Parts: sequence; C-alpha cells; structure tokens
Amino acid sequence: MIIACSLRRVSFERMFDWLQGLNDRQREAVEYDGGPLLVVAGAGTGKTRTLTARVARLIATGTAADRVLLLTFSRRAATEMLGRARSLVGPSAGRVWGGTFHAVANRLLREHGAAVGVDPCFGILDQADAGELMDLVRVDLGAGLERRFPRKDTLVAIYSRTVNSQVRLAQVLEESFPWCREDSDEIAAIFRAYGERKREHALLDYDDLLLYWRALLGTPRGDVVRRQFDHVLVDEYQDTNEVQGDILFSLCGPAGNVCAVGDDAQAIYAFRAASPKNMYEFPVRYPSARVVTLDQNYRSTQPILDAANAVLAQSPGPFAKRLWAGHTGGTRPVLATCSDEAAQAGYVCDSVLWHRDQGVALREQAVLFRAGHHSDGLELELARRNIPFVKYGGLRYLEAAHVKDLLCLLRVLDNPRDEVAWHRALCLLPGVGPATARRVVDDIDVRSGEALHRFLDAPPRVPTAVEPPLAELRAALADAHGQASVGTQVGRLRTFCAGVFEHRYPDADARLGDLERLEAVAARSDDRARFLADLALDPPASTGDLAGAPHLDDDWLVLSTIHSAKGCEWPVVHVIHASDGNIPADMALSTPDGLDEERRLLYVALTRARHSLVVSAPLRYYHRRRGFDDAHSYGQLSRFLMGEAGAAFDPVSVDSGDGELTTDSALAAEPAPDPVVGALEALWQ
DNA sequence: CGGCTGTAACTTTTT
DNA sequence: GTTACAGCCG
Repeated sequence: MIIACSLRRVSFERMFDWLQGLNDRQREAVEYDGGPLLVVAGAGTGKTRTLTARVARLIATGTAADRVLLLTFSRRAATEMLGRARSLVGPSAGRVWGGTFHAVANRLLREHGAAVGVDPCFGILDQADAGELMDLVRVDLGAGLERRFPRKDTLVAIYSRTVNSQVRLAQVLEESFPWCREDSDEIAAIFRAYGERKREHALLDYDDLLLYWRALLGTPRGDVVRRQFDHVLVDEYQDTNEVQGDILFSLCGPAGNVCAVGDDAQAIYAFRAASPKNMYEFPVRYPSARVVTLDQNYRSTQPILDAANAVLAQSPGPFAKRLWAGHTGGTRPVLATCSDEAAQAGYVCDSVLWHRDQGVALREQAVLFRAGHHSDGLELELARRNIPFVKYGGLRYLEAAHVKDLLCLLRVLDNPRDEVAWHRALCLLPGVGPATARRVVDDIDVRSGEALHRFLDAPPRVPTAVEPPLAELRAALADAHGQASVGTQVGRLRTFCAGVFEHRYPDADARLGDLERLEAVAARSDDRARFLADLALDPPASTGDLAGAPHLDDDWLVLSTIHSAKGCEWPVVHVIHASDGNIPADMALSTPDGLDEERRLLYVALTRARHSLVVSAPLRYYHRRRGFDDAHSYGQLSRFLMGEAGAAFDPVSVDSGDGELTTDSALAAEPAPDPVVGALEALWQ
C-alpha cells in the first residue's frame, strides 16, 4: 500500500514537472492521447514549450524515447526542444529521433535506401550542385541554346516546385514561371535527363530525400520504418508541402499518434511549395482529429500584438485568431520613416545603442529584413561604429566558391561516383575547363564505383600542359584517401587548394583562412559521410558559426532574414526596409497569394518582439535592379503599414542630415522598457 | 580546346 | 557586385 502510494506520488510529481506553468489549452495538447492532434498555435503562444512538454510526457509515461520522432524546421529547433525535454525527464530524451524532414530522410535512406534502389553511399546535392548538374545535362542535350532560355537556378526552382507540389510541369510553368512557357518541352527533357543522371551517379538532391522517403514507405520495407515509431510530432506544419504531408500520413495512418503544430498565419514558404493546405485538411485526412487552439500570447506586450493583429486582419486565414497578451502595459511600437538608407542605418544604430544603455544587451536585440542584402548598408554602419554583429540567413559560407572547391574534393573521396564533384574538382586545375573535365570524367567512368581507383592508378590522358597539376591533384587525393580522420583529410586537401588558389583568386589568403576554419569544424567529426551530410542538410546558419565567431563572453547584435528568424524571439526587434517593393517584395506582387505571403512575413517579423518594436522604412533606397545612372529610387512605406495598422505605431521621421536630433528625441519619448525589473520579478515570487 | 577580356543582363526567402 | 557569354589569342 505504501509502495503503491509512493509510486503514485513519484509519477504525480513528474507529471507536475511537465505540466508546470501550462495553461489549460496547452495542458490539453500535452496530455491528449486519443490519436491525431492538430495544435493551432499563434505566434508566441508557447508552442515550443507545449511540444517539449508533450515529448517529455510521452517519455515519462513509458514511451521509449527512440520510438518518438520529432520533425522540426531546423536541427537547432530540435536540439533545443530535446535539451529542454531532457531537463524534464532525464538523458533518455536525447534518444528521440529529431531533425528536419530532410535530415531524417537522410538517416533512414542510409539504412533502408536499398529498398527503393538508393545506394546507401549516396551523395547529397545542394541547390548549387543541382544547378551544376542541370547545366551539365543541358549542354549534353544541346538544349537551351537560344538567348532566352531559363538559367540553371531557375531550372532548379521550377524542378523543385514541380516535384514538391506534385503539379504537372506545364501547369507550374503557366502559374509560376509564365515566361518559360515556350520552353516546356526542352525543360521536360532536361528534367528527365537530370533524374537519370542522378540515378547513375548515386546522387540525391533535397527533393529526392523526401521523394525516396515517401517511396520507401510504400514498399514492404516501409513497414519496418512505420513500426519504428509510436509517436510522430511535427512543428511548423503550415510550412510543409504535399510530399511531407504524404510522408506524415503514410507514417502514422488515419488514426495514428500524430501531433502537428502550426500557425497558418505564419506560412512563409510557399516559394518552395509549402502550403497551409496540409493544416486545413488535417481534420479531413485524420477524421478523428482533435483540434486545440492556443491564442494566449506570452511573448509580446499588447501594443506590439495590436500592431501585428492589425497587419494580419487585412487578410485573415481560415484559422483566424486574435492574439492577446496575458498582461497589460508596454510601449507602443515605433514606425520610423527615414529619408534614405543612410538615415535608417544611423537611426537603427542609435536605437540599438540606446537600448543597450537601458540595459538590453546586444544579444537581446535583433534586426530583421526581407532579403539578405537589405542589411548591407547597416552592416557598414555597424562596422564603422564598432558594434559587433552576427548575421543569420543570406549568404552562407558553404556557398562561397572556395569552400565548395574543397568540399568537392572531399566528396570525390566519399562518393567516387559523384559526377558534379569530379567535374568541379577537375576544373580547379589550371588548363582544365569544362571540355577536358568532361573527357576525364568519361575516361575514368564516373558511373562506376571504381572511378577513384582508376583515377589514382592510371593518369587519364590530358594535354601535356595539364599533366603537372593533374599529378598534384592525384597526389592530394591519394594522400587524403590514406588519412584516417576527416580533419587530416581536409587538411591535406587544403594544402592542395593553397597551390591552386594562388593563381585563381586574387584574395587567396582570406579564402584559405576560411578553409582553416572548415578544417577545424571537420576535425570535430569522426565520420566523413556524416560530416558532408551535416554540411548539406544543416549548414552553419550564421556568418559567425563557421567564421570569426565572436568569443562566448562577447556581446553581439543579431542580424537575420525574417525567414531565418522564424521561431526566435528578442526583447528588442528592429525591422528594416519596410517599404513597398521590399515588404512586400515586388517580385511577389504578381499573384494575390504572393501578396498574402508577404503580409504574413511582416507579421512573423513583428511578432518576434517581446518588449520593444521599431520598424523603419527608407523613402529613398538603392534599387539593385536599375543599372542606369542613378540606381536609387523612391519608394513609399509598405502598404501593410498604412491605415489601421499604421495607427498602431508611433510615427517618427528621420532625415540623414539632422537624423541624430530627431532620433534622440524620438527615442527619448519612448518610456524605457526595463528588463532588469522584469528579470528581478522572478526573484520576488 | 581553354583562358582571358569586355559586355550585357540579372539579383527573395531555404531544406 | 555578380554571372553568362561572345570574341580573340595561345
């Protein structure tokens, strides 16, 4: 009796752990055990916390951790949630399967790929690689020789959109790429050849990872995968596409233990064929589904929510909800109209420093923008004023030419059938261009697994002038091949690159410095295939992750695209370039859906802020699309911030000339949000 | 055939 | 600032 009682007590206390601090709705989402569950969770309503608690609850009540699958948008999100779950239920939480759809697909296909004809040693093509391969087959086919043929990046975009939305090519072209309509036949031919080429060379692109996972689930072997998991949880469900929706359904069945969390108001990935349709149709696909809505916001002050709600109200979705804060107070957001970009940059720097003086560290502040290059002007000003920052999104280190150069060499060792890697590696040699590279690739028969040995054992026939550099490449690959660790392999290849870069890049030294950092990252990995897959599927998200990361005890400002800021929050948020043409981006204006997505994007940006929100728009800005005498153009404030939404902000105007005065007075007018008082509050409870 | 130079046209967001 | 290509030279 006593024993039973104490057992009961233990489990009750544990229960209390993961229920602590949850509201009724969140608690319902955590405890529901009747099959399919859709959680409609507005911005800042404790979605992550709920999902974490649910994982913890599953494990605490007896589900084996490795039988739980947690699909998130980034690996960072998965790691964070599992870390928090671990603190609730202990180390076993670390055995939960977590990551992006792509990362999990990679893992499953390495193990079960054979069932769908995938070589377990497959290489992964990132977007740029896919473009290269697309170009290779285009040239082989002799297609697209006319002047107006879509570029390789466009081809990849069309391809990806077609397979992910599962819509016929002709229709995709008609709807999303009308200027390529005429080329439909040639494009189709290129896509066919592209698919065949990938198969021949054991290569999968991002889309293939999903497609083969879905295909795998349709084979007898799929049952093994299905039986592997008792519970599947999906975060950011509004940003999944048709294929991902199918995978989930195939994994769980119509009455399985599936828990999807999402917010249709934050759907911002239509450009890669994601659609909140999966969310809207959840109750159809899973007829017994329970739907729980979370709309109490714990993140932002009411004035910030008022602004965000007003923007969203211009076009509400089917799961319309109005966020409300649990408490009152807070200052109204500021809308700064700046005369030009320089004024904006100056104003944002002033504001950031002002907030820091008020006690908000730089890391508690973020600057958000629509496109990677929108922060260019600001970055200069930050550097001028010695304000440290780290930028997320936008250009990635892996996309830098020299990093790809080295990785291609490593890829050749890992998957000797990787034609794209061979081609790029060979083109590194002075005197070798596409034609010679192509001949060598044919010579060593890159379609067979013996290509590397053939290349090392017998030098391919090349023009005499190319023989010495070719010998160097062979020596480098042979040496690296013999190295035991990934770090030393990269080290050897880096030495080779040093020789090549001298007469290839004018800034060879800086580029070699990057490779040193890459080597340091590689040294932390003990498995080459995993190292390469990690880099392709979960690349370092910020400029700081791989390069020049400030010291841990340093303080830095966060700069991020709005897309990369998803799921994050900061006490102080600046949103820059909120002018028409930027948000909404004029590229998106061709369709009404595009416009709605831009609106949601702004909504996501605004709802990242906890205490302070400053939105700014330059009225005169550098317009990259104009190459004439003056690349500047005059814009106006984003249409989303006109009318009622605009009324939720305090207006300020900033001139470049006397910007500081205006800025100071405007900021002085804003009562200080005091984070110290807030932080101490916890002590008084 | 490949590398170099000049010219012209294009630049969203991410796995 | 970038990329893609035509034209020219080795």
